[in-house]
Amino acid sequence: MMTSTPLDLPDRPSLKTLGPGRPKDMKKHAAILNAAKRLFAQDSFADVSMDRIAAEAGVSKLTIYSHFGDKETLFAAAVSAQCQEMLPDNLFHIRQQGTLREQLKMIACAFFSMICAEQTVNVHRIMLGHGNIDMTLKHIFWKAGAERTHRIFTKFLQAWIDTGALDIADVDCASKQFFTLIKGELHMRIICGLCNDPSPEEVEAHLDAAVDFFLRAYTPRMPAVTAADAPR
Amino acid sequence: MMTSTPLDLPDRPSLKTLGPGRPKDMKKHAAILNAAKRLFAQDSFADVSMDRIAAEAGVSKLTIYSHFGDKETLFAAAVSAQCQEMLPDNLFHIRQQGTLREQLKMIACAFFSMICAEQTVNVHRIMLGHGNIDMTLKHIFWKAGAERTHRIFTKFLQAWIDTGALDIADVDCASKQFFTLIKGELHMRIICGLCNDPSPEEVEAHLDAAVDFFLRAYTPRMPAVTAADAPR
DNA sequence: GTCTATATAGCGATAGAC
DNA sequence: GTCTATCGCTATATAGAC
Repeated sequence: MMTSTPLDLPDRPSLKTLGPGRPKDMKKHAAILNAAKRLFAQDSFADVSMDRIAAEAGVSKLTIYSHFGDKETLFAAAVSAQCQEMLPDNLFHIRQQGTLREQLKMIACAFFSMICAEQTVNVHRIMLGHGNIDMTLKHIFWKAGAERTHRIFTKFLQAWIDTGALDIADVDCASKQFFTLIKGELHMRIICGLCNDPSPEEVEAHLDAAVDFFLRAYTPRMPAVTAADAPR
Repeated sequence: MMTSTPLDLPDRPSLKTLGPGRPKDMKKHAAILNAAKRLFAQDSFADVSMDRIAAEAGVSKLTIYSHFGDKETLFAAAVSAQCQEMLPDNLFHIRQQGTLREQLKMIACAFFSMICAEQTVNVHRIMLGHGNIDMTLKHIFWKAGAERTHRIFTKFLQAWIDTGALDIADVDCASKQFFTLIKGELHMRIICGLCNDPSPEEVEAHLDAAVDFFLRAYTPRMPAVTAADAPR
């Protein structure tokens, strides 16, 4: 089941209007996709019926089949769309001022609130849960999330290493460790559904501890630079 | 669905033989439970039919209903049994000799191979995926895994702190950070199914990096003790 | 292209013989 | 207590009218 879905991504409805016959209603296309995104995120693949999606989208079931072919294709399109929305491009376009610690804290906050957002948690559940998710989808998920974040953050770290404020031999490794720490046990509990709504104080303490930990490990033993050396 | 399953845990088949009538065949009971464990771990709740379990266990479907009542109860019993087997009690009964770094490395290795074992990964998938898993099961999972590990490790850390070899203010926090690091991005990729079989070299490098990181952060700036001060 | 109505199949759970 | 055979339900996917 669901192992050889030909995934046309990203979904390009506009191309279909070039085919013969009456053009399809793109509002209905979007309505179906949105309904599918909501429902598949909420429940699992098996627990969402095409009837529910049709009712949610306000169209008939056959319209869905006309637009998407079958259930697995619709699922792939919906999950893929969710992945694209998962990480806003400007996650790291924060104001680059303040000390290293302050900047790390800001990144930590932005990243943590992003991965705890309901739709992000749901995408995680889809990827982690079983059911034979198409490998293509998993790679889309990974590239959209972890890989992109990691790529940007390594540049950030390298800039600080160049100033001497950080003593890191393996930047890739340190980047992964940072985000691993930011997620931490708290994110695991949230993903598990064991902690639906952590208090702001708990989150604050968790993030501070992670940033502290990171800095303790990677700050030179004899600090040679001050915050004034920050890369602009 | 599956929210109010009365979970009788741990499963005590022996008690049922005390009831009136012919005693149930405990070999069949075990066969059913084993089949359910295997299949539910492999596929998701919805994708496993009672017919498959019956065929796998070599009994008829009604025998399953006779023993377990319904599908959800069987699922709960199977997952609960998996959780109990997840963490061997002697995970930390390692030879307490060697330097702090060597001991941490041994713990890291044991923990990592445990959480990467196939059945542990499958239990994670069950817990993290959606589908309305009974809260009772999630708590069993958490207590059997993270909580037990954490409790033991904090004692280990405290012993080293007392010798002065570690400079840790918040032991609970440090313990969580340690296991978070040991899991790391690699475990996430494994859980996701993006990395089914990491090379020993990759695992080795990952664990070494995690232990190094931990020690860099929590070793006193002016190391005042030697390995000879190790708690016995 | 979109709708209502339906074909086909598989599921969980049960009835009745032994 | 265990089996074979079956009920009742719901799902995906399709046929034919408009």
